[in-house]
Amino acid sequence: MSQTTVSLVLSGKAPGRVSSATADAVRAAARELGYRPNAAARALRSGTASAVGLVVRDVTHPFFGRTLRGAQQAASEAGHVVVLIQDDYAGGGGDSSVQGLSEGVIDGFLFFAAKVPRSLREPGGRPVVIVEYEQSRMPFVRLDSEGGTAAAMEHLHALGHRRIGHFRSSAGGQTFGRRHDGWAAHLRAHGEDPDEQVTGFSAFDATSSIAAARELLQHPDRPTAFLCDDDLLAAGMVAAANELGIDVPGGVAVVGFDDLDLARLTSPPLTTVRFDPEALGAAAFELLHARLQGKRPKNRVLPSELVVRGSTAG
Amino acid sequence: MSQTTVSLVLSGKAPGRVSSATADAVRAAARELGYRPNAAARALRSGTASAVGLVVRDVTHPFFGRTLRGAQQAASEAGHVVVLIQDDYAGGGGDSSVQGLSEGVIDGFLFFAAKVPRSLREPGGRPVVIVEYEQSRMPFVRLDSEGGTAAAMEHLHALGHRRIGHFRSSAGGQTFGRRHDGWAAHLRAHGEDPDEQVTGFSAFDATSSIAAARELLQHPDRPTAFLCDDDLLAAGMVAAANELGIDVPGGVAVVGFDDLDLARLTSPPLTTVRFDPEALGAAAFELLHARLQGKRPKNRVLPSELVVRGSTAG
DNA sequence: ATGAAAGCGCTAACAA
DNA sequence: TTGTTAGCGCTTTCAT
Repeated sequence: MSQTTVSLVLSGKAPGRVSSATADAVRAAARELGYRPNAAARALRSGTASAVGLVVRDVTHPFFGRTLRGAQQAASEAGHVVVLIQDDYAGGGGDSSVQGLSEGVIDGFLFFAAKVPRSLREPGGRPVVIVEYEQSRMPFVRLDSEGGTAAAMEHLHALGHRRIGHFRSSAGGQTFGRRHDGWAAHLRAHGEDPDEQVTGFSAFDATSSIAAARELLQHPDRPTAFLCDDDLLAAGMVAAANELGIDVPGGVAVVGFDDLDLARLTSPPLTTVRFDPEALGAAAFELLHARLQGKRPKNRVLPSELVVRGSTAG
Repeated sequence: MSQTTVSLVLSGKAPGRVSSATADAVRAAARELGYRPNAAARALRSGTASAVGLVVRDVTHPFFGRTLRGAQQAASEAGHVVVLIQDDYAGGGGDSSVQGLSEGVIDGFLFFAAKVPRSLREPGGRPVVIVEYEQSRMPFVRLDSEGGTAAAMEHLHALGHRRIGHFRSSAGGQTFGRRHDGWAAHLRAHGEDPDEQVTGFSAFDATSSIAAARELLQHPDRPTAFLCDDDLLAAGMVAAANELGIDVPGGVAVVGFDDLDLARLTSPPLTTVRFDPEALGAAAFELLHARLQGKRPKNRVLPSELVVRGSTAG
């Protein structure tokens, strides 16, 4: 029995080229001998490894876990594997894991809210899809932050809130820029000056967000409501308010983003702009997958949905 | 200039075998031409890919994200790459991604609270390290749940609590078994019958945990305190108590596990048994790394620390 | 100190 | 329908 025949059978290219009798024999023998094809050899020969790299800044943000799950699921359905890459290349600059991997074992990259290094943008670089970030001429998948922000602001407006603060992510990034722009636009549209509102920044962890929120809540011109860039920040604000004896939503109304599990665990639970992180991850993989097949898929913007709970609705 | 020389230089085996003048020339040329070694070819030839697979059940649990970060960091420092594998082999049974990968591109596996499939336990299978799970004759890294549980129970006892309920994870697993055993042992040691205590189960999500906690809190024989298998469950219980108007810790005291960020965001914040997930992930990788080098590293049990906050100490 | 040559396990073009 | 052959890009003897 020749190598060719075996290869044909085991890579599913048998029909029409190998008799079904031999095909069965091959499969039986393979099972019996515990044969496993060598992926490195296959990758070397065929130039494709069925693996995508996922480059990420913060693995620990709850939103990311769900995006990862979506991407991983879509990839595994397509017979691909996800390689996790820590976004440390930004620091070093030179020889990075991203570069080291780009030949041979990784077919393409998903960048999660991270900048794409120049080496991958040059001709000959592997295909890339960016998640939650836009860069000129790079395909992307992102969330509809504009729509979500508008819905949140209108909700607060309808409840009578006019002076609305913004509790911002210190992480930066386009997503948060969009939220800030939407917030400012809404205020301007209703005759308020965004520059006169109370705003503050925090990182995505409990200690920072509670501390920052405490300051915002003790501001002499405390607004009646806060738009928070994220549920983690919103939860910090609710915790700080409870601690300070400020009623939520009576004393201050709070809106977050993402509808993390956390949003239902605060007291009161959070009104929040929900996205579908699994869909985001899956869409990202699908775009990359299409590109790997030489297609030119369209960029995607995934919708948002406002979920109203106790932190605004009382 | 020959292939050999280039290979020697670029894999750092030049000293003593290649003149430093040629070595420099090689490096300069490589940089100029944008040369990247092909990882697949290297893996094929040398039989090692500098990649480890991380098999996991639930990517979205907050504790996992931090463990992942620890493992990923340790791996990347050792020049290895982490491939994420969804634990779906359990369902199918037969041809799984774990098996498919085990030849060629993956040198070894980290199993995170997941069972190791038989194919990897056979002779010839790749090295494996299990995290938070023990299986006969397999190397492991786990947390000191016994010590943590004992500390939590003694803390509650010192505060005067005698009837203590257990809010359990429905996920199963040895870790949670150990917590239950420790809980029961403490009660027996103080003359209480564990079987007469109030206990309940929940999955690790807000909706389930709040619903389950609500039932536990409305039990006619409600205990004065609950040991919760996890901060997510503890947070659910605090949320349910707030909703039902039961004071925490006056009406019911609550202890969790893991010291997630969440623990500081509930009102009141949670008393909890803290572990170091980054250290867990890093230790797991280090064990695997040692095994890949033919060593026989010792299994490790990582310590716990009780963090007292408002949910008990009020 | 450098180079020539073999071969890792696979796939694909070509022949039979 | 099956087999023969070449070669992917690297590392590693072995010669020079």
